[in-house]
Amino acid sequence: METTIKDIARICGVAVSTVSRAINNHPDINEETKALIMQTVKDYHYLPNNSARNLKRSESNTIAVLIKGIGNPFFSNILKVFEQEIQNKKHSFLLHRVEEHEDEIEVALMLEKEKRLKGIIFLGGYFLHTRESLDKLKIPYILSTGGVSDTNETETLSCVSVDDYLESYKIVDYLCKLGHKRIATIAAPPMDENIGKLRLKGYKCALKDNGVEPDQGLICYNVEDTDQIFSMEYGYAAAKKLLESGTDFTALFAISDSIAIGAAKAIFDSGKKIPDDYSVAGFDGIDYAKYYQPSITTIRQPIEDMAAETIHILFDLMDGKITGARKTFQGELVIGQSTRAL
Amino acid sequence: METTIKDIARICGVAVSTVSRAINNHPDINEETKALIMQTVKDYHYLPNNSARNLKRSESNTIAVLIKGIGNPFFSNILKVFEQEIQNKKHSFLLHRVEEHEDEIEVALMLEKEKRLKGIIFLGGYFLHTRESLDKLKIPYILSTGGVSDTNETETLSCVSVDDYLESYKIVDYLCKLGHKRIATIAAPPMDENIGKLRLKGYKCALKDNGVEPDQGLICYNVEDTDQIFSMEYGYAAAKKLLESGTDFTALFAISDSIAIGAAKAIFDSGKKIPDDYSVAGFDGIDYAKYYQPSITTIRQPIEDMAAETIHILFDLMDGKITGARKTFQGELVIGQSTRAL
DNA sequence: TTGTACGCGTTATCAT
DNA sequence: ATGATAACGCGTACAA
Repeated sequence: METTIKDIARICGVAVSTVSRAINNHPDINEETKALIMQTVKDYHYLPNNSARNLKRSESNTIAVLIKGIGNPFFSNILKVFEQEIQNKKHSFLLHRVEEHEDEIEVALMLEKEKRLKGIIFLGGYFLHTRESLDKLKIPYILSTGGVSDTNETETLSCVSVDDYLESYKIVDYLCKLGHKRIATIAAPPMDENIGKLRLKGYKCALKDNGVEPDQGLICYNVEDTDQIFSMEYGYAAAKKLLESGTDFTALFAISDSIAIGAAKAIFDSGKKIPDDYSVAGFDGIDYAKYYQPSITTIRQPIEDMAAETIHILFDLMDGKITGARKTFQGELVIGQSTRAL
Repeated sequence: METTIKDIARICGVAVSTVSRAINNHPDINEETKALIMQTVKDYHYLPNNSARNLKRSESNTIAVLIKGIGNPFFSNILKVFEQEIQNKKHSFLLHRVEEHEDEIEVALMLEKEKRLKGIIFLGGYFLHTRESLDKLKIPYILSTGGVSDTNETETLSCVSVDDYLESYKIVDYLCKLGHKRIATIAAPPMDENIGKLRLKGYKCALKDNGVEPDQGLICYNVEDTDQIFSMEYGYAAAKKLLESGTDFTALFAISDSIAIGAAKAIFDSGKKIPDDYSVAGFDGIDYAKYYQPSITTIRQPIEDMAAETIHILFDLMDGKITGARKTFQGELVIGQSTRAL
């Protein structure tokens, strides 16, 4: 049998309410009795039952992270920070994977009811939801590192991210300035209405602004295996197809580092060199891009800062200090060895 | 206000106990009333309150994963499987990071009490605990992919892993058979009494069996930044030091793929080539090793199978079907482009 | 300052 | 087959 609040009360010769007051830092309690109680709590290794607390409070102190694409290594560092920060704030951290085809709002609603969540963080996914759908969520939530498309430009939607369009523009513009005209891209499938779309838009605009008309033949994507977007496998397959098509190009912009690495491998396997034959650029700034040979030119997202800010905003939301916040971080163009001037 | 079991009872004109029976698949209940209730449950989107359930049952259906070294990409795929399997079995998944310096058993005991866990999975860490310490844990637990050192050869300790010693031996033996005599290794710091030690032992034995006496000067490790073992950074720093020391070697065995990739980058940065100047081998079989240029020769751990088996055993433990199980998987020597015959 | 008593939502026991 | 009710551990309004 586990120690309960009653045991502590009995041992100390006080009422349960007094023990409750002690462990919850209530003001009106005698310092001496409180000290006695706390000592007893320590001695007996007493820990309040979380379920009972949650039941009584009719809300838990659990924060759930709903993640689409858990395999993405870009997320693992983010999760690390989330977990750390949430733990620091004495809250519980619940990780829940959302299937690619599932509706994250539906899943969130389920969890909210079932677990009496205090807050939700959405990670990954497309997040195209109507205001009506979003309003069903009664608890604070925030969208982390998910590009928000124009369709849900609602003011109360909180999110933290880089400007996917702008950063994408930045790196493609860099490729253009290096003298590249035939720049291919490995993009997300057309059904992607979110990050993939924004990064593709940045690519197109950068080309236009540099006097190059986007060529549909240079925009690559796979239609199969769409649950593995942002993977090396995806990049490998797309690049291989591109190379075999014989299409002429001198540079390649992949919408993620993992895709870039997969594409690079395909290029090597075809007997070509980087950056001699093709320049390759990615997006995200994961460690593997830095240690790749050659290191991959990319846009580094300040994920630690972004994750910390996400938590910060979420707690402000939960504390009722704010009703919504949107924070955009600046990405950093990291020039690696995978790109060269023509 | 959320819908409760009372609401459903009132709406259906039955008692709460009947509703409870319906939603918990109890046998003695009329099919018609059950159908009516289940329909109402659906209509009102009713979900039982988890806290109340856990309180009543005095145990939750939560399985916690305690992980040391959450940044390790090798773990992210494992977590994915864990999360998936646990979700399939209608249980909750709680991820808890353990600091490098923390005692995982202490943390587990805390969580067990606080969350009334049903089971625990330990991932990473060294896991050198006495029987006495382990016996404090009253709930089923299992050690996943953690090499178990000789010190806790207790029969009831469940674990799933590859034989770190044997697999390590296997790949170093392969290097020897390629004709390498001067084989360096990037190992864990000496305080590591677990996986790092076992893999080092395999390295030494393989050398001896091939007529090569292990040379202390070829065993590299860092003493700073020990919370970043198994990282590319760790490998880069160690390899750099080795190269700058001028020590002669022709092959390098890193005890993880990430370390190998970091080391490879250091070799490239020093102007040398792989495998022309140095052969490089890793351990784990992560995707990044496969897509690296050159692809890294490694030991692939069948992590999906291992993770699935971990869950399987854990559920058997929880169901009382078994009292302990140890399963060792076979690793696969994956020959990449990073090694060559002398 | 401290104690008493109720209720949070659920499951299980005992009647009926 | 169904209903009434106690109990799970805790927090709190109210009383003392």
